[in-house]
Amino acid sequence: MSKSSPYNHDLPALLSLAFSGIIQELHEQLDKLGFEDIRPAHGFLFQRINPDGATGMEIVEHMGITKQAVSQMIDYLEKHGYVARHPHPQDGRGKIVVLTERGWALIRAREAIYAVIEQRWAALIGAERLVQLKSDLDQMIRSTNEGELPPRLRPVW
Amino acid sequence: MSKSSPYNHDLPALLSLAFSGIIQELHEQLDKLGFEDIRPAHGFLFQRINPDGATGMEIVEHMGITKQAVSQMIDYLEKHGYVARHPHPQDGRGKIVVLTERGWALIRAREAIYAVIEQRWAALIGAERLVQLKSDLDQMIRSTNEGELPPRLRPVW
DNA sequence: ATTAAATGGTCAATTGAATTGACTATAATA
DNA sequence: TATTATAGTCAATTCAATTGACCATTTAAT
Repeated sequence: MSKSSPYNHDLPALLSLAFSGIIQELHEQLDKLGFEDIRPAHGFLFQRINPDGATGMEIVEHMGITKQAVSQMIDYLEKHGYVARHPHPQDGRGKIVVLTERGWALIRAREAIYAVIEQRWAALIGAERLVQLKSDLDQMIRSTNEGELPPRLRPVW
Repeated sequence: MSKSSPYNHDLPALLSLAFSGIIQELHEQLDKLGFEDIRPAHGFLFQRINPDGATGMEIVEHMGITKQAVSQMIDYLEKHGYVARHPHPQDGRGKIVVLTERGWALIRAREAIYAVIEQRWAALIGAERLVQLKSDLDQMIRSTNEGELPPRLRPVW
């Protein structure tokens, strides 16, 4: 029995490594494309405001952090030109956070990078197995969440 | 076509959700068993010192954080009774961090909880598919890492 | 052997992304 | 109208990480 590491890689570790590996590759590529000011956590926010924008509270629900933290993150992304705050058309208290052109450029870059990664995986384990993998993960996530995909992506934990 | 969410769940999101779901369930259960003082990040440290202990620098390599951060984390875990620092038998500079009895109790609890989760997944998608899933993840991780499993678990990212 | 460089570890101060708490303005409800 | 709830921001704090400085010991070079 060959052991490639002095410690076990159980299922959680495999999931964590797979995820971290993708994120790391994503941000290496983004850095090269001039998006060095984007951190992994920002991805969760972008995922929510893409494509139609979202209010702060919608982002809060999605990310599972406080509204103050979300507000600060929006400050940062606005200052760096990725998003803009618009007044909410229906609710005078609210604002909608939308992507700027630079924000859209980031989204397109990310999608392209993800596509490359997925293609490499498909070539590696087979397109069919990749579909199966996604389906299995989907099922497993739902099973711990009353049959639904969680409405929020908890950032890491 | 039914869309269960207003936004896409791509592969990275699925991996993240699956991992986060497990970690969340793990710590809910650990809390119930009286391990409320343990945070998810500690798991990476425990994984490395189990079963034979490890030096600080070995933990550093495993976790991908600074030695100062590791030292502080060991301080915390030592203060809470999970680990102990012993002098290193060969190297007068070094120390080995080993599990205390409480540390072992935690390890056992974690393994039991993971086993339950894996069994539920096996029941859900089939034991065969679960094996395949792990094998696929293993392969994908190696493919981005020169054919090796990463020597370190980067804590989240 | 002796010196020089590298390594393992800790102490101290700082950073930075999160938190809690307090507040304003608008909306929904009684 | 008066009251309560909601969306968002400002301010201060927390806490796990960081950088920087240092000591002790081991390894390498001379």
